[in-house]
Amino acid sequence: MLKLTRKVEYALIALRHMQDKAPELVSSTKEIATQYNIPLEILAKTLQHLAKENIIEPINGPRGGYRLKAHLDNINLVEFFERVEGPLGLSDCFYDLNCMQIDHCNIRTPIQRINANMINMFRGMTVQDVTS
Amino acid sequence: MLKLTRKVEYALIALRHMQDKAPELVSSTKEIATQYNIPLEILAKTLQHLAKENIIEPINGPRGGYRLKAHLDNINLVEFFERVEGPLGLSDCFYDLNCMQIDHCNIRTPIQRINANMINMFRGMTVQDVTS
DNA sequence: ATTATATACGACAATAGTTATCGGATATAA
DNA sequence: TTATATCCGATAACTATTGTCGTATATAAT
Repeated sequence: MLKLTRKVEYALIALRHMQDKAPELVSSTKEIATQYNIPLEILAKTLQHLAKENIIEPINGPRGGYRLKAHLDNINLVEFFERVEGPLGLSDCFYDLNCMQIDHCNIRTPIQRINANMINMFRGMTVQDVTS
Repeated sequence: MLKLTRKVEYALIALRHMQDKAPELVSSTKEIATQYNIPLEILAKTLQHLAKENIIEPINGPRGGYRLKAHLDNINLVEFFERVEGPLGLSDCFYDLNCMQIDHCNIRTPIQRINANMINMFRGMTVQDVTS
């Protein structure tokens, strides 16, 4: 409960790794996977995803890899989590109207309040806060 | 990602239900399960758990059920989540030292910082805040 | 006492979301 | 031309969550 996914963790690890280098240098999937003991294929997918989101830039071919494209201090954690994992919410009932309790639920409003608190907290931090 | 479990949701729904009644009245599992469309057996287990945690008091036999025992405004959400679901944390790496990245991880400290923020936020709310 | 209704609880099954693997394609520097 | 890298769909394995079943125990009402 209330966990980050590995995909998010791997993404953050990779971003921090890139941030630790001079901006023009590239980091390959293999390099990162090896250094941090992350399954290669999973990390590959994660980085492809970040590239599609224009957060990193892919360089094809030998000696290729990725380097940062976006400014990490412009991306707050809510935005980041949603770009990597989709909609955020303590409960699915905010975007899934199929909830069985929908007509009866007595905690919908208070859960939304807690949810708002959580979202606000994450919105107050940027990816940069995690990668530095 | 970052979801509450149904167990926690069911527990909160049940507690709010009990709170809406006069304190001496009992609520049976069946009554609550029916009213909120919750699977009976799951709710039963959840309520047994809350009873073991001394949050509610069981009344056996026909016309039995449960009623509130603890003061809900004395239980903050971190304590509640942990009593219902166990240790809380954005990542398992805080209490599981088997993490493969343990020796290499470059985001351990920042994740702990975010985690502390989240915990503090939940500690600032009580169960009562959700059930009223 | 008997019966009906309630909680108590272990063992197990199903489901869903997450995590990981496989196979093959495309791009490009050397 | 070759080696090394990204790209990407399909699918398999794993894990945690969610739900079911069977049976035991307690007790109020009759």
